[in-house]
Amino acid sequence: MTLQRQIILDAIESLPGHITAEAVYARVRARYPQVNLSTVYRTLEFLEELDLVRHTHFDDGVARWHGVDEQPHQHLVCRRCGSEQELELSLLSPLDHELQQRYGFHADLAHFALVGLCAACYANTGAPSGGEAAAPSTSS
Amino acid sequence: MTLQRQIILDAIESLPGHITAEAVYARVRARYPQVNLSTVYRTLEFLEELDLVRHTHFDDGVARWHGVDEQPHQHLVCRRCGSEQELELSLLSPLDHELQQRYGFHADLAHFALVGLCAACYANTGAPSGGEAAAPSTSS
DNA sequence: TTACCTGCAAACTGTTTGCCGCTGT
DNA sequence: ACAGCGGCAAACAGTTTGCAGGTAA
Repeated sequence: MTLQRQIILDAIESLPGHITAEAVYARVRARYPQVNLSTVYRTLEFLEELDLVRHTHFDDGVARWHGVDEQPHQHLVCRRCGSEQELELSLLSPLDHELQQRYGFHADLAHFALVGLCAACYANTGAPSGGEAAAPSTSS
Repeated sequence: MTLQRQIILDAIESLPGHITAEAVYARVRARYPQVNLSTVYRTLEFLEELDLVRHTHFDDGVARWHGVDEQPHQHLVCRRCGSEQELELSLLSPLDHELQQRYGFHADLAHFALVGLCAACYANTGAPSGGEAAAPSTSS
C-alpha cells in the first residue's frame, strides 16, 4: 500500500457518495499534482481486487466509485430529466433471494443503476417535467 | 423511412437475440456494402425514438440492440466466467410494481444486464469454474 | 427550392497499455 | 540487483459530429 494508493483510497472514502475516476483524479491532484490519471485507474482496479472499493455504472456509461463501507444501495435514474434518487435496499433483497434460489446466481444488484422514467416525467410523457433536478444527461 | 433504415430495422428484427451496433453494421454491409457505420448509429437512435428498437447495456459496456416485439427479459451475466443466462421476467415484475407504488418510478429493468457470480463460480470462489461458457469478458 | 438523409473523415470520451525510470528491499 | 510502482504518452474501442453532396417532394 503505497502513498498514492492511500491517497486515492482516502479520496474515495472521504466522500459519502459515488465519484467518477476523473473526479477522484481531480480531488487527488488538488493536493498532490504529480499523481497521474493512469495511476488512479490502476489503483482503483487494485483497490477493487482488495475489496476496498467498488464501482457502479450509471446511465451515462461512466463508472462511479465508492468505498465498501458505504451502505449498499441502488439508484433510480430518470432517463428524461436525469434526476436521481436513492433506493431502499429492502426492495431489492427479495429479487436477490429469488435469483439465488432459482438460479444459484449471486447478483451484484448495485453494479448498474436502474433506468426509467420518474413520476413527474412519466406523468407528462413527451416533455420533461418541471423537475429539472440534474443536468439533462446524455440519454445513455 | 428510407431504404437503409428499413434494411437496418430488418437486420435487427430478423434476429431473435441482441446485437451490437457493430454487428448490425456487419450484417447490413454483407449485402449492402455502401451503408456506413455512422448511418447505423444514427438510424438506431432514430428507430429507438420511434419505439421500434431498444438497447440494453451488458457488462462490457457495449450496447446491444433488439426489436421491441422481442419478449422483454433480462440477463444474468457472470462476472468471472462470462456466462450468460436469460431471466424469467416474472422475477422482475414484483420489483417493478414496488418501484411504481413507492416511487412512481417506471423502470426499464431490461436496460442493464444483471451482473454477479453464477452458481459454479460462486461455489469455488477464486478460480473460474469448469463452465467457461463464454469468453472471459473484460471484468467491467 | 427545400428539407432531410447519407457517406466520409475526423473528433471525442473514458479507459487501457507499453515503456522506462525510480524506489525501497 | 531485484521487483514492483508510478509517470508519461500513445493507443484503443465505441460512439458522435461537421460537412458536403445527393435525393425526393
